[in-house]
Order: sequence, then structure tokens, then C-alpha cells
Amino acid sequence: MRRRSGLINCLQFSSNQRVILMDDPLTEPLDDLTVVRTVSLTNAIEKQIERLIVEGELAPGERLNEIQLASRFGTSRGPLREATRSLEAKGFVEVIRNRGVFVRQLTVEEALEVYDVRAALFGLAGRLLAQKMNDELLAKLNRQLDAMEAAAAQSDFETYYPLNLEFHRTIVESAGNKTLLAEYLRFVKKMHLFRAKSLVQGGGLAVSNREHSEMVDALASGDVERAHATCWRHVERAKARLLAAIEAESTQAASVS
Amino acid sequence: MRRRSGLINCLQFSSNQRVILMDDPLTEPLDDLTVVRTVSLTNAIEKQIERLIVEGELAPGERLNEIQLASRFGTSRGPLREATRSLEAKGFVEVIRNRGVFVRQLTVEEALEVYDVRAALFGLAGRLLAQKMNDELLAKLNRQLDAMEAAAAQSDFETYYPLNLEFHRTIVESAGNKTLLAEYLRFVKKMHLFRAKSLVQGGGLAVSNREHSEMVDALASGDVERAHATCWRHVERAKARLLAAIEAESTQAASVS
DNA sequence: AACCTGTCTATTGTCAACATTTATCGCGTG
DNA sequence: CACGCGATAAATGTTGACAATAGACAGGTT
Repeated sequence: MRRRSGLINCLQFSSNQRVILMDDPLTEPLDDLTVVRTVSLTNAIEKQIERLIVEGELAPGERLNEIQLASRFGTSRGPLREATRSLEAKGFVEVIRNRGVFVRQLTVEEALEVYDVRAALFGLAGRLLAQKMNDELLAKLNRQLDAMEAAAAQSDFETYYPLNLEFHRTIVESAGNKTLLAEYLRFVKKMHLFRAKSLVQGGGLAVSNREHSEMVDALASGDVERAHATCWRHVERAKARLLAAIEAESTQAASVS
Repeated sequence: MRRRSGLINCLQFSSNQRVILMDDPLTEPLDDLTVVRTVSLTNAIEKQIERLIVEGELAPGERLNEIQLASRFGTSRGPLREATRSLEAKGFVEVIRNRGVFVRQLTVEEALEVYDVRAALFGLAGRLLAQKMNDELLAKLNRQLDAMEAAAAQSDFETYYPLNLEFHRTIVESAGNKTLLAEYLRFVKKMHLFRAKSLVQGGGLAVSNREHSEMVDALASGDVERAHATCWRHVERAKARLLAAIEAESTQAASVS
């Protein structure tokens, strides 16, 4: 099949052959078709590789084999290379000339750097949101708070973690600065590149939720400076928890060996 | 010349044919050659396009013709497309499928968004730097302050502007957070995409320099919160000046028409 | 005159092939 | 046995060609 001649164009995967792009008017409604047309192969591939990285199938430090990935996605190397160059610019992979593309690895120092930047961005979100807080939004945040508390009470981490992400996203999204949101989300994703992902995600459910309550209170108070400081401090505390976890890990490893 | 067979590989330009990549051991010292070997064609092209955008040869909204640019750089379209995908991820161009690549245009709203994010990042820089200030660094900042003051006294904007950029860069760079520096620089570059570039660069030399003095004082005081607030406010004031300039421009245009 | 329609052209999307470099592995030598 | 060295294989860098799309334009119709 050298040419797909406008029939079917799909991205296929290892175990579950998932169809991403459809171009067949017989099997697909017309509305979806127009959507499909706007997505380039490069974009689709980029998203898929990003997924593989975030979900851990591609581990930090691992090399991305162009030929292998291209055949897996059912495309040539051209679009794949374009996708990896985009991912490089976003900081998810590292390209070394004549050597290949590698999933970016975050050192402890870089992870701490990212936390500081995230703190600054999240602080800005708090500042902006405090100025435009309304009842509807407050109700939404309180709902999310309750849901997290319920999950925390049962120590249900699988439920808690996505709720936690969504809560933070709501705050940044509601701040109303799209540039800020895009950067914030990029940095959150970037933390997945840190070797000890579990350490990042860990850190007391109940403790975290107490901070979340404080944050909502500060945001609702309308006190811009307080909201700013509270949101900033929340990320700083997460950074401190990570640091503590790393040190606990290393002393434990030292005592074992 | 189908193959360059390891002799000369150059990027050529319209009026002045500038040689960017050299691979000829006869004309180029070996040290430079090794450097050249590590730079991919894609990277070189990307940097050149970025230069064309920042210097204004490629105006915001303008389309980048792949064939034309590729022939101008003396390469094929492959590396060029990779370069544009990287620039897209960095937010300098916009890619529309089957239509082409366009130099990104910043609306007023987006420009103001960028200012807010920059304020947050620069505030973080101030916070970090206040904690690690030393005599040597303070002397450097004061030297830059003096140089700017001298240029401002003569209303020599051509000298003042790069000094101003360098001063801010010194602060962010000295903060010691590489992630922060990279993001900060990207946002500064992004402001070049705003239609009214002159408005961004404008805004009272003397006024700005008074703020710079305050900033250095705050950084030297060791008071983290004060340094944070002062640096943040400096960017916020620049934003306010831009906003005022835009409104002055629009009212002027309204009165003329 | 406005509008629709079919054709044509310029440009982008994608691919397969070739050139070049790096990594691997077996082999001989000190 | 360790170490360097050369042939081989595999992967990346780059290219030119072909397919498909969007925009321009001319011609006919209402």
C-alpha cells in the first residue's frame, strides 16, 4: 500500500490497534471528518509520543528509534522527525546529532528548578483569580475540594491524584490568562520526566488537602496578596516534601547497602 | 552539486551571502570545525529564521514559503520543516495545515498576558537573587546601572536598549535557575512578535532607570519579599506604560480620522 | 452584476532512497 | 587477559519526487 488514495489513514499501535485518523466517508460521519482533516500527522504523532512518555512506556533516558516508531505509527520518518523536534522545543526530549532522540531526564536540581518556576506561575494564577472570583467558581472549587477530601479519607490515591490535578488546573484556567495556562501545564507534564515519579506524586493526602482549603479561603477573601502568597507557598511546600522524600530515600538506601 | 561530499556546507542569504556552516579543513581552523559538526542543519536554520523574525525581515503575520526559504538556505525542505515545527512549539510561528507557516502575531490581550507571566518570572528571579547577592554581583549591576544612566542622559536610545536587556538578563541569569532563564528569554523574544514593537521598547528612559536603581537597592538589601515585589512591579509598570501608549495611539488615530 | 463552478497553478504533506555517521563485534596483538 | 583496531550493521541526516490540497482565475448562468 504505497498510496492510501484518500481512503484510510490510521496510526496503529502495538497491542491495541487504535485508529486515530479516519478518512473514510463510509464509516465515519462527516462532522468528524472535517475535524480529522485539520489535524496533521505530525501533531497526531507528537501527541502519541507525549502520551507514551507521560504514561511511562518510554522511560526517561530511553532512546526513540525513528524507524521503529515510524513503522509502529504506520508513517514515514519525516512526520515523526517533525514531531520529535517539536517535543524537543517543549523540553520533553533531547536530540543529539547523529546519536538520536532521547526522553529527557530531569536531575534533582532541575526538578527543584521546575518547582520554583511552577510556584511563580501558580502564584500569579492565585493573584489573578482573587481579582475575579465569583460565587459560581467558588462553588466549583468547593465541590472539587469535597471530592478530594472524600478520596483522601479513604486513602484512595488512584482517585485523589487526577482530582488534585484537575483542582489545580481549574485555578490556573480560571485565572483567565491563556499563556499562563499553557506554560503551567507544560511544567506539570515536565515533572513526569523526573526519575522518581512516585516521589512527586506522593506526599500526604490529608496535609495537601488542608493546604487546598487554605488556598480556596485565600482566593475567596479577595485579598490579592494573600491569595498570591498562599498559592505560591503551596507549591513551595510540595517542593519541600519532594526534597524530604529524596533525602529519606537516599539515607534509607545508604543504611541498606 | 547534488552531494557536497564533505567539503563545504553553507547557508546562504539573499543580499549578503553569509557562510554559516563550514566543513572545509583548508579554510577553517579545526576547533571551529568540531563545533560545526555538533550543530545540525535544523538548528542552524531555526536560529536563522528566528533572527529574521526578531530583526523584522519576516513581519508578524507573514507566511514562510518553504521552497523559497529552503533554496535561500541552500537546503532541502526537510530540515526547514523540522526547524519550523520547533519554532511553532516555542510560540514564534503558527502552522496551519495545508496553508503554511505564519509568523505569530500577538494581539494586545496576548501581549498583556505575556507581561503578567514575565512579571511572575522576573519576580521569582528577584526573590532568588536577593538570597544569593554578593559584592561582586552588586558591583556588576551598579556598573550596568551607570552605563544605562549615561545613555539615558544623552537620550541615546540605540545604546540604552541593549544595555537594558543585558541588565535584566544579568538579574535573571544570576538568580541561578537555568529553567527560569530559558523561559524568561523566550518571553522577552516573544514580545518582538507584537505589532507595535516600538511601543514595547519605548517608555521613558529616565523613569525606567529610577526603577532600576530601586531594584538594585532591593536586591542588595537581602529582603527577599521586597526584592520580589520590586522586580515584579517593575514589569507591571512596563505593562502599564505599554497600555497607556496603546491607548494614546488609538485616541490619536481616532482624532486624526 | 453577482454568483457559482470547473480548471489550473503554486504550495504543502508524505514518502522512499541514498549518504553519512555511530555503535557493535570479532580478531589479532602486546 | 586487556586493549586497540578494522569490518560490519544499524541508525540518523538529507534529499528529490510524487500526491493532495487551497487559492486564483476564467467562463458561464441566473
